[in-house]
Formats: sequence, C-alpha cells, structure tokens
Amino acid sequence: MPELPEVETTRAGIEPEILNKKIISVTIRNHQLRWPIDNQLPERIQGQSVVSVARRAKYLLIRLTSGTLIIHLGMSGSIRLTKDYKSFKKHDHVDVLFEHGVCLRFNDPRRFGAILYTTVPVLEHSLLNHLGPEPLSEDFNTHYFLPICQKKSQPIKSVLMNARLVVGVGNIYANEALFLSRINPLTPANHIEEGELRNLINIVKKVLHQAILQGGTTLKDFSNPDGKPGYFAQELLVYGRKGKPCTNCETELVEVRLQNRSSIYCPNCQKF
DNA sequence: CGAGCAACCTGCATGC
DNA sequence: TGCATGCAGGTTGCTC
Repeated sequence: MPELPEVETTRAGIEPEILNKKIISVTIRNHQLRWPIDNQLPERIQGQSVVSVARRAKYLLIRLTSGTLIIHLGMSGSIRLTKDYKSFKKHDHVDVLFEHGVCLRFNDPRRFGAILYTTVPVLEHSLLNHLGPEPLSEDFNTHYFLPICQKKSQPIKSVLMNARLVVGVGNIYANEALFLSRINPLTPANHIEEGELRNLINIVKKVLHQAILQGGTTLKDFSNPDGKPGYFAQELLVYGRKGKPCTNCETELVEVRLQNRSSIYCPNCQKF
C-alpha cells in the first residue's frame, strides 16, 4: 500500500476519468471497513457530480457538488477504474458507478481503509483538522521543523512519521530518506543539527517526488487505477533489505523496531 | 500533557 | 501436507 506517492498516483489517475461526471449508483458489498460505511451513503451522493479530486496527507478527497467523499486506503487498499463492473473479485467492497459507464472500485483485503461522506468543510473534519503540513509544500521547511525537533527526545524516525508534525511520510520512505541522509533512525530528534535537518527535509521531498514520478512503490497489492504497477520498488535502498549489503559500503544492513515498525539501516553509514 | 502500544484484518512466508 | 507463528504499506485511541 499506500504511502503518499501511491495515493497521489491514484489521485492523478482517477481525476481526469471522473471529473464533472455524475454518480449514478453506489454498491456496497461489505460495510465493515475501519469504520462501518454509512448505510445512507449511496442515497446521499447519488446524483452528485465530481467537482475535483484532491489529496490531503494520505486521504483522497473526492469533492462532489455538495459534499466530499473521504477515502483512505489503509494498509492494503486500492482503487481501480473499470468498465467491466458486473464481475467482481474478493475484497472489491465498494463500487461507485458514473454516468459514462466508468466504475470506481475500492478493494481492500485488510479493511483498514475507510470511506466517509461529509458535508462539513472537509479540512475541518476531525480526521483532517489536526494534520501537519504536506511534506512537498513550502510549509515543510527547517524554520518550521527545527524547533519541533529541538523539543523532542524521541527517535527522529518516530518524529518524521508523526502525522501531527508532517504528513505522508510512511515507513518505506522514512527508512529511505534516513539512509540517504546518513542519519540513524534512533537518533533523538533534538540531537540533530540544523544543517543535517535541512538536508533531511530536502531528501524527504526528493524521495517522495521521485516515487511519484515512478508511479509509487508496488510491493504486494498496490497498482495504479489503470492496473499498472509502480516502479519505485526497484530503487529501494534499505526497506526490505535487512541482512543485505549496504549499497554504499557493503556493510550488512540491520533492523531495529521502532513503534513496532521495522527500521532498516546501515550501522556504518548511519552512525549515531 | 507526551510516549508507548494494542487494536483493527487478511494474506503470505517461514518453520516445525 | 498441515498447522502455528509472525510479519506487512496506517492510524486511532487507549493506558501509563
């Protein structure tokens, strides 16, 4: 799944296909996602048209004529567009059918994803209103992030993955960005010097941007809305490479667990 | 308050 | 082959 580049790839893939199109019907085969899907969701969005398809953090925001569909892909969710909506596979939980015969289909084996409809200004929704800046925006800069890090003794990787502080940096890209920055994931955030942090911020942006250009990272079950995989997996330097040689110095990559997430790093290149 | 961690769920790889 | 175990891209909400 879905870190920010995968969600952005999905957003860019579906927007041109459904923009200004009217929703004809909604089929829910399984309501039990992270939160149960509202029974009245179909009747609430039916007849509305798509005004835009946006993204905030890892949330897809499908803005309709008078409200917003909020979709999160969780750990294993994906969205595909199909015209062959009569046949469906396991874990195809929700279909949104449009006037031109295109069906937006939500598939999610683990069901950690979510689909909600809201008529409040969407950025004020309780799922979104506490989120930190977008990592690719100007707002994520040293001036913002340095004072935050100086107040935290937590490992830098935990700080980087805290969505209240900055959104969209998931486990894969946190591992990769720290390796490229030569920062040990366990380093207390308040031990990182300004220059190092500036470098880290730039590398986070670069890695995310690069992954978007490659169409995301396909590990198991991610694919773009048109069914094609992403190609970033070929470029992963540490994620999933525990025990393998560092691409820089050949030292064996090691794992530590942080917040129960695997963190792979080179003990030689990423010194404390 | 912040920090740590259990919980949500299925599928897959591994080992006995 | 079968079964048990552990691990996986995220995030909320609990406890301490």
